[in-house]
Amino acid sequence: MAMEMPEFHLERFLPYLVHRVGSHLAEGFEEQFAEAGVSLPEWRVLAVLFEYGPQTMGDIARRTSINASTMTRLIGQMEKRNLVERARPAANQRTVNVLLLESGNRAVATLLPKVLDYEKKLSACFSGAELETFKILLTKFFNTLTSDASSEDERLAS
Amino acid sequence: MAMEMPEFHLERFLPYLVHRVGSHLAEGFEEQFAEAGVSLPEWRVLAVLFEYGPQTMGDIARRTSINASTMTRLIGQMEKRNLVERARPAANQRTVNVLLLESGNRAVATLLPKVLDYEKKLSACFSGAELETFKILLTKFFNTLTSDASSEDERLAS
DNA sequence: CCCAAACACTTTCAAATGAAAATATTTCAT
DNA sequence: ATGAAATATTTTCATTTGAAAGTGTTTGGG
Repeated sequence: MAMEMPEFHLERFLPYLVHRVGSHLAEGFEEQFAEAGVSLPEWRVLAVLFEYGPQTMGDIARRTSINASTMTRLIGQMEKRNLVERARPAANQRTVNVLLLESGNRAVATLLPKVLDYEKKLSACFSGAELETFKILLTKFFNTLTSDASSEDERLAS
Repeated sequence: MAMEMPEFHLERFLPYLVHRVGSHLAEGFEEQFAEAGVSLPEWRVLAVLFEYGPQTMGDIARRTSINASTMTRLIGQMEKRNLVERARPAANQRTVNVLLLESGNRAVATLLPKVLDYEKKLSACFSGAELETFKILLTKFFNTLTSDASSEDERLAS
C-alpha cells in the first residue's frame, strides 16, 4: 500500500527556485567575464573591498560567502598579481587586513561599468517596481536567514 | 586624478543578493540534513526524480543545475545504495534513464515532510502575499535567464 | 602575571568538481 | 545504405574545495 505523500511541487519550492537562479547567474557571469581575466570569486573579493574598504580576511569571507581556506588561497593569488595587499594591523596581529592596490582599483574601474551593464540586461525583464520588490524580498530573506533563525534551539538553550 | 566610478552598491546588486541567499540556504540545508545521510546534491536528484518521474541523466543534470560529469558519479553512488537504477531505453540507447527504486522512494517519503517543514520555517518571515510574489519573481527571472537572453548575438547571427 | 580558552588565519589532505577527451549511439545528407 | 556530424554519457585528469589540524595572537579567569 502506497504511503501518502505530502503535497510537494519543486517549481514552488523556495530553495530550489533560488538555487537554479543562482547557478545560472554564476554560469552566465563566468562566460561574460572569462575574457576579462577575472574569475567570479575574484570579482566578489574586489567588489567587497571596493564597497567596504580595507577589511580582514574573515570579513571578506563572510561578505562573499566564500570559506576561509579558499579565501586564504584566493587572496594569495590576488596578492601575487598585485591586486591586493595583506597587512597585519599592529592593534590585533591575529587578523590580516586586506586592501585594494592601485592595480586592483584599476581592475574594479574597468569591470564596474561592464558589471553594471550586465546587471541591467539581466533585470530588463522586470519593471522598476518589480525589481525593487525583488531586491527587498531577497534582502529581507537574507537578513532573516542570518539573524540566526536556525538557532532557535541555541536561543532556548542559552 | 581619480577616475570617476559609476554608482554601485553591492547591497543593491542583484546577482550578489541572490548568491548570498543561495549560499546560506545550501549551508543551512547541509546542516539540517547531515544526519539524514543525504547530501544536498543527492536530495536534488531525489526531488527531481520524484517530481518528474524517470528521466535521462541529462534531464536530471539540467533540472538540478549539476554538471554532467558530477551527475554520472552522483548517480553511480546512488545506484550502489539502491536508491535509483539506470536503464538504457531500447528506443534511444545513447541516453540513460534513471528511476527511483523502492529504497529511493522511501528516502523521499522520509525526507519530504522534513524538507517541507524546513521550507515553512524559512519562509515564515514572509506574508503569504510576499512569499507568492517572491516565488513568482524568482520563476520569472529564471525563465528569462534560460530563454537564452545571453544569445542576442546568436539570434542576430543566425 | 600566567595559563587555558578563544580567536584569526594558514596549511594539509582527502574529496568533489568541471573541462576536455573518449566512447557509444543516432541522425542526416548524400 | 554510408560516413560525417550531432548527441548523450562516461572517463580522465588537473584544479578547486572545505574540514580538520596546525600556527600564532589575544583574552580572561585565577
